[in-house]
Amino acid sequence: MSESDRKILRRAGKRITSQRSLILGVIREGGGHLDADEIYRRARLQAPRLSLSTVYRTITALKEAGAIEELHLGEEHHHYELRNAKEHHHLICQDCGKVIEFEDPFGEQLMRDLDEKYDFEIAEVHLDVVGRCAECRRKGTDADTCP
Amino acid sequence: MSESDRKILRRAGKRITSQRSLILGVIREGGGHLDADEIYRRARLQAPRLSLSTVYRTITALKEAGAIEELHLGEEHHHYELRNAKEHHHLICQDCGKVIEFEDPFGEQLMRDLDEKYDFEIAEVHLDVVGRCAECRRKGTDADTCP
DNA sequence: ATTTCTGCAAAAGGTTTGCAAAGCG
DNA sequence: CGCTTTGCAAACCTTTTGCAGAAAT
Repeated sequence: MSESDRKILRRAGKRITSQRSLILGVIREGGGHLDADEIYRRARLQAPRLSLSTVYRTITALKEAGAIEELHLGEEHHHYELRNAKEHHHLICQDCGKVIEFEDPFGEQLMRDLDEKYDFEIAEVHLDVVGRCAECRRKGTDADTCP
Repeated sequence: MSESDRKILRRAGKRITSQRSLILGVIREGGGHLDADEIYRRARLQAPRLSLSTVYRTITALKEAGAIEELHLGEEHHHYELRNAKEHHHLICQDCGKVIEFEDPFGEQLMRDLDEKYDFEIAEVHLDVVGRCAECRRKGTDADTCP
């Protein structure tokens, strides 16, 4: 766990434990697209006695500390990603499940528009685009014809 | 249940039942921001013997038929809205929970951009903006100062 | 030493499923 | 009539919680 990670936890009044280091590391390695159970499974390779409730409690702690962010990408479980890189959004392939990140091309413009039109103060923008990635597009065109 | 509603179900090979009419009606009246349990509660006012599993199964059927869409607005449960009006997105007030719909100002442009850059074929765009609505903005400025 | 955190097991949601009876086409 | 759908209850899965012991500050 890096020094900056430590600071984040400490600032939030959380203690630094081996489990938290481990879990944060797994989330970092996971590229941001793991759900709780997958985090659990990977972390347990290094700490077999780790419990799933600790994973959940750690996720909560990390969210509170502002270290990670909870995503609601697909239809199912929640996924978690490190919250530090610049704001970005997600392209989700509906065939293979791959997630591509892209930066927001319209953020500024959008904020101005919405503020002007609705007098709405923007805190977060979640832009998720579902479709077919280049690869799957090439592979199967059948998805188009069979609803 | 309107004739077009019937068509939607029939085209998907689903039968028309009183429960489905009722539930679709509730979802329509609900303005699109009810979760399964709230749909259940409202529908039961008119059909007390209705079961919750029927609500879930009907939601599944309606989704398959393309009549409704599942939203993942807040952090919690799923919400359902009729899927017919033109594509729109959501402004969600983090203070009062109000949901404002707005139309997509950048859809065309975005699709062109993403296609060009990632060779990604877009099916759906989910744009959810979280922030503070005009009303709450006026009421409390405290939310800014107390993290 | 004090307070927080962990592991375990049990509980608590929300959602799904098996089955016999009822209902649609 | 044949096949789908319903209601009920039980099962399922993910997430949360209570508690005693372990670990961090």
